[in-house]
Amino acid sequence: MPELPDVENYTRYFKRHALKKTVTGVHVGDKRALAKISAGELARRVVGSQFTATRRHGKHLLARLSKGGWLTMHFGMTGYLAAFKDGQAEPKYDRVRFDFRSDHLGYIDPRLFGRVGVVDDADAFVKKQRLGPDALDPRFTVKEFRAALGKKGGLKAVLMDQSKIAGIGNIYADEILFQTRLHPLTDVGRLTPAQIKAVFAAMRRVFQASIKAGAGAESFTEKLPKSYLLRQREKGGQCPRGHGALHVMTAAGRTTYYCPLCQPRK
DNA sequence: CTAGATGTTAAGGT
DNA sequence: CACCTTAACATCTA
Repeated sequence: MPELPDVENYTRYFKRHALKKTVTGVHVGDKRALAKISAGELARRVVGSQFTATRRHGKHLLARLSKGGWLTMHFGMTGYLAAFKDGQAEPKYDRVRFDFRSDHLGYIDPRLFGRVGVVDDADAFVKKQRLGPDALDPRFTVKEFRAALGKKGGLKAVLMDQSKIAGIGNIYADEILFQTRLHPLTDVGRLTPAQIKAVFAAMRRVFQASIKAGAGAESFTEKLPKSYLLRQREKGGQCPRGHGALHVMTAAGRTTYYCPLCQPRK
């Protein structure tokens, strides 16, 4: 479930299990999980290093290497991290395993849409990936948000455009739209300043609440407030405001759940 | 057996 | 040029 809140929790998990530990080995289970780097080069840059700091930008996790540079991770659709000790079974689909003195951290990704790499400079990496401001960056203002949205396009597609704002994916876009009562295909050019402000506030509120609820963990949505659409985001799901069945449509090429009564198309 | 799934990106169309 | 849609990637599950 790797959108911003999930990756934020993975980052915290990474800190708990890998920060300040020396990497004694790296094992690549599947080369396809590597981003423009060979297994040998990855090992050369990571083995013998300690992870000295972490950083997250949108859906990307970065970890600073004491030997220089940053390890980068993107989790695609099905990636996550799993720590395990010597003697414990290695998780299935462990594509890149980092070994420490007596335990390991696995980068797990069944579908192989995610990537692990190493870059020299974190800021340059963000630029090269053409990522917009991180949705939860405290320095990111409503004014900048309005500018980032631009003048044209369907609201859901724009929210999910990582070059405009980094971190929002299909799932959380639906929640933000539901909470602001906006139809997914609303033209961003038609939003009022008040609506833009509301979307910005909802984005931050939804992300903070989801991180707190344990985003990334198994069925964490049950821990979200009952007013959240995410708890009902499945076939037969009901509008939390009592308007009956949610509708399903395709927007921005992705399956979209919404309540036609709360979110009418104007 | 088939369809669809939290992401990204290339390719083709309007 | 701006925007939209579709396909593709790899694998699992409903």
